[in-house]
Amino acid sequence: MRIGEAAALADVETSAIRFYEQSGVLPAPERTAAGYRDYTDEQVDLIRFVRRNRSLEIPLDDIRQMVELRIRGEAPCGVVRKVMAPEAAAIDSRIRELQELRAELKRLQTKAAEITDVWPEGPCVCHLVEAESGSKQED
Amino acid sequence: MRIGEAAALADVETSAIRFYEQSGVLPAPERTAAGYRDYTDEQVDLIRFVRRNRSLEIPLDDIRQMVELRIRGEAPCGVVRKVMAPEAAAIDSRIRELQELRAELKRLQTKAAEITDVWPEGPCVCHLVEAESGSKQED
DNA sequence: CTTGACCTTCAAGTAACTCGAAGGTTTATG
DNA sequence: CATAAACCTTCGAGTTACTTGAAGGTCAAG
Repeated sequence: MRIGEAAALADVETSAIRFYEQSGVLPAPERTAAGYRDYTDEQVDLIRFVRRNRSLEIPLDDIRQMVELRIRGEAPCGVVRKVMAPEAAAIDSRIRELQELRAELKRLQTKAAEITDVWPEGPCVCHLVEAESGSKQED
Repeated sequence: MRIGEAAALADVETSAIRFYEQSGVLPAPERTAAGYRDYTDEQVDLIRFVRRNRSLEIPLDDIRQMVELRIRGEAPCGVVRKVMAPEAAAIDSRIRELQELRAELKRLQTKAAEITDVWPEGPCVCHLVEAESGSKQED
């Protein structure tokens, strides 16, 4: 199949696929007589594999190593363990971070709603952010 | 105070402060005789304001507008509301995304632990990712 | 008076893509 | 068969939010 279909199946943009290939994360596929990239189902799986890892915010450099090993059929345990553990920790802390942000946002929204309630045209959300930003030295 | 202290207080890197100034998000501070940037406490608050907004993943372009209004003391309600509402939605969906990722990661880690349990030197985490990536057409 | 920590500017690099230009191919339709 | 729309190609540049490095100025301590 051509790149458009592959992209649709793997849920990435065609430009991203070309970028992955160009940066050595994905192997170059066969080409049709006309020079179009021609992907097999397996290769679509590989693209999906990359996309899935990316959605875990694993850097392309790490994914490249995993893809290489996966293609060679070698046991990637070592690399994957080395790569996976720190990534896991990183993602966990990232999530904790974002959860705090969500809590903060919730507070902001609540306050904003209250204020909008009291002064429909009145003093604004910006003061909330200022308050948040100014008052939390111990952040 | 000089940029180093300001950066420490606002919990950002000095290079980021210079970058914010250069890209028009922060106003240029006074300079000492020697040409060093000289920040007041208020300006540190402003830096903290920016950092705080950034930590909510609000783009600098939006922050710039809020900062401008904040400095002029104008009622930023319109802008802030326009900026805040979509940002809030974006952050919410980003968090939902990441929570899914966390769930996925948890599953991966659990499986990885199980496998490592059974074969301490054995087949690896990579197959998990492959399994995850290959089996979820309906993702 | 020199060492080291801090500051300056400017240019270039980074990640992970996206976008646009200029052009070739394939497919559907009249 | 013509031709227009939709798809593909490469290449280079742009994006965001910074960081890093080079080359050099300044200031406090020993």
